[in-house]
Amino acid sequence: MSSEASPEERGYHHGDLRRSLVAAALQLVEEQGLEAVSVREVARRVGVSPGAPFRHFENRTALLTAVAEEAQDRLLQAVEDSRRQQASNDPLEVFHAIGDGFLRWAFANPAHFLVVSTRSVIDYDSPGLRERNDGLRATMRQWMEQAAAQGRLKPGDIDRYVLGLRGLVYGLARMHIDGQFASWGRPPQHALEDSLAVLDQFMLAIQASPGSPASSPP
Amino acid sequence: MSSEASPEERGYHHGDLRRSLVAAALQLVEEQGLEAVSVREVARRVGVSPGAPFRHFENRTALLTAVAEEAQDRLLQAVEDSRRQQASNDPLEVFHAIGDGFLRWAFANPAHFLVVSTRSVIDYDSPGLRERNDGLRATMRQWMEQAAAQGRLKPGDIDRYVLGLRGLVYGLARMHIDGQFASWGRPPQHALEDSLAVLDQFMLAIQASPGSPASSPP
DNA sequence: ACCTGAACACCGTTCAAGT
DNA sequence: ACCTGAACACCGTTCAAGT
Repeated sequence: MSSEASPEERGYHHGDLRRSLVAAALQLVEEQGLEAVSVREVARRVGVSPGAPFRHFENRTALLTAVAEEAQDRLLQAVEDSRRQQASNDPLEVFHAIGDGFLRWAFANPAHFLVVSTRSVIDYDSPGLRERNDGLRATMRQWMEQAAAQGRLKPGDIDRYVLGLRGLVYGLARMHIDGQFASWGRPPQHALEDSLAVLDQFMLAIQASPGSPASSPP
Repeated sequence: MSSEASPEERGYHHGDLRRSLVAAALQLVEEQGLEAVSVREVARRVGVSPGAPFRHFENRTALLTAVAEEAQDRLLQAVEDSRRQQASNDPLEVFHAIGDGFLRWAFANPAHFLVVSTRSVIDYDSPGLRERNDGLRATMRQWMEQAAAQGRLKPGDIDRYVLGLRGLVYGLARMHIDGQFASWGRPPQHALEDSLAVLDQFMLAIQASPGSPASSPP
């Protein structure tokens, strides 16, 4: 089966315009950035009339939300891969691998990261996005709890550590796509490297120094 | 002098259309959000023709950049005020006050924070914005250096602590305006409170535990 | 059941012409 | 010197009409 042609020589259009639209939008984001994604341009790329997409998406936001769900899946996949590659079972090292994967993906796919992290353009309340987010959050909390149970953390609220590290990697990634590394002394090419080092240092900072009281001694 | 009328009964328009446009845009952002700011709508509010703003701003981006500079001034003012209110000279407490002021302003002025932190809509390379940013960064580094000099920090790179804390507050503020606190267990009304607590906990985490080796012992 | 194509009310931006 | 107002090429979205 050719991936282009379809039933009936494509009478009107092939079977799955919806999927084609999302794919085209995803590619357009990647090639030209978020601003370049107009419903009309996506329709043009797929070869349908300007009104056709509205048979599948209520509005531009709904289309971009579908794009964001796809991008979010890729992000989660990258995080998952990074976690898997971390051979150790040390909860803090696993947690670190998650942050590491997040940063690397965000820096490697700035346009897609922009889509998943920009309200105003997507519907954050979509159940799809919500679920995906909740999953990652639960995973992070789990490993952090385990670290605490092993007495590895400085005293402090676990949720605050999780939220803080989430905010940290999110903030570094956003600073990058928002072009805010330029004024940060080091050249932007080192932004990923710097961000990884920052994550590292903060993961170290929250750990109990040997011999000091920990969050939850065994 | 009335603040509305002007020279010659306002022949075409008053003396400073440029300033009026920025003021109107700033208010529009506040009232209706960033998406609502179109050049035409701003012109309408000020009572001039659609083309008039282009005599003062090259394009929409230039107008929004001027808005961002104004908003950034307010942010820096808030940070400055917060720092001043911190009576103590303890460098870490001063640094904390800076982060605190940043968070409070961002949460109280989400639309304005969005403008100063959204590339794609403003020109980040504008000298105005760059200078303002550099100033804050230099201040933060200074206080952190002082903390290190007093042996108050855990061993680690100073710039990484500064960048990390910047990324942290930036990330928390962005998570808020991006609507990402909703899925975080606690209700969004507590987002500021939670963020302040997180900052607090991380400021504690980077401090040398008494009796442990510090970054730069006295 | 799904798509077309014209239509409407918006944009950003340009530029002659007015004062 | 500064603004108007018409114009152009775009949008998002709707909806009758086509197949």
